[in-house]
Amino acid sequence: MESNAKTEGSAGAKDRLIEAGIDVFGDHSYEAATTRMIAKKAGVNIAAIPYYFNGKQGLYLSVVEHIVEKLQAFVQPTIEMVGEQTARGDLAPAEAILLVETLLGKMVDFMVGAPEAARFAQIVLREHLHPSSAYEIVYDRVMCPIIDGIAAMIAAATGQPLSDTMKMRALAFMGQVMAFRVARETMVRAVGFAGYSAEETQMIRRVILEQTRGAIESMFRS
Amino acid sequence: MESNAKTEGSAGAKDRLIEAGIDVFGDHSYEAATTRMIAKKAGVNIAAIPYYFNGKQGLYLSVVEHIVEKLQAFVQPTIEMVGEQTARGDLAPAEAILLVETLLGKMVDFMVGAPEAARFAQIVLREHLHPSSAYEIVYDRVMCPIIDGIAAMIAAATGQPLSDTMKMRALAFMGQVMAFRVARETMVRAVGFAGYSAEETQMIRRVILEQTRGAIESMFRS
DNA sequence: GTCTATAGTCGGATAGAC
DNA sequence: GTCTATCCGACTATAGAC
Repeated sequence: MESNAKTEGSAGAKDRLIEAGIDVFGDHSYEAATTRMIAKKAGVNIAAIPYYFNGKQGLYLSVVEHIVEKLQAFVQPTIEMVGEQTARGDLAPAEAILLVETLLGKMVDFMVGAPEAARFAQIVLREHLHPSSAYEIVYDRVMCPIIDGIAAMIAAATGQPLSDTMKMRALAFMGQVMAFRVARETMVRAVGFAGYSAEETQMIRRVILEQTRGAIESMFRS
Repeated sequence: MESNAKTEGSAGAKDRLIEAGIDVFGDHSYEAATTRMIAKKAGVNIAAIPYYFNGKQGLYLSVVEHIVEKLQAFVQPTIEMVGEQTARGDLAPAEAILLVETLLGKMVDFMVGAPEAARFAQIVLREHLHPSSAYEIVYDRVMCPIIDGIAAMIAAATGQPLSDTMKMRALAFMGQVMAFRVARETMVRAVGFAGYSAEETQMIRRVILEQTRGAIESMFRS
């Protein structure tokens, strides 16, 4: 909107600050991150932060919003597909299980496989452990839709009603994915992973989907 | 050892600093926590931190060691039982599944149910996301024994060899527990939990153990 | 719009009295 | 062992030149 691209190397001071913010707020906490670090990494003057974002906190909020938009864009199509299938009501268990696997598979691809994963995950996970005012955005636009989507699919797959228990099951399934993000260093040491290459991501994906399928299937066998 | 209990209110400045350190390093990050906050919460002079612990970092290391000792004391008996059963080699699948459930159940009790859980978990989880020199202690004395223990039990339960895949499965199972710690705020919003009462902990425990059992059983059905 | 300079606060650590 | 006083560096934010 208010772009100018005045000199040459400038690709937008605002955007550069947000990109740098993702890294610095991720590597340190909100409190420990300094505007100096961010400005330096962005190649921008410190005074640009109060100027564009009304200070450190404004920048942080913009960073979280930016991340949430990316995450939402990534899962939105699948969530919508799930919503449509659920609305129709004639969802066979086998299809429902496949949809759960699609959704969890996407989560694995993103949280473990995507190169941006580490950068985004640090901030999102911290926002879970220490909710700030930005947590609202994360919950409403990412966590809630995913949990509800998975819970609805589990309900459809097992023929049981959509209850709080289903949401708990959904969170537990998501926890399997989260573990590999949180405990990356543990995986590196325990099984000698180099840091989640394409093959390693594929192995993780297979393990998680197998276990999830087993868990769901056992629910309607009993 | 060098105790004196000089005046009256003093229950050991060192211990008070470690207790306060658990809270303050947990609520903020290592970087964002300040020695002033910790000293104030401990009711001790700031100068006591360099005096007893050689500065902020020394105190942090002592805090992590303290936490690891508590965690280790909590899981050690079960880990040893698992080790003995595995060594004997004549472990029936059903028994192995029960041992996995015992171990995971203990993790739920501690990470979700125990009052100290939140305090400890913040620091341990952060040490996973941002390994510092203290991570070594956490891995060697807590993570590695638990993962190896669960992996050995899954192997015994399914009759498959103990491989890296088994360790990945173990981590995924642990992730289910972790999810409820990390995403506590999400659970509060999504299913209206108040904050993990005894009944809520029990529900979580049931969901996780059911799903884990289902996942393991599906492994030797195929 | 982008910079320098600086104000005002707070960080960890130390010196030295008691 | 415990305190006060203090050093020195780093923090965010602002004022004002360009």
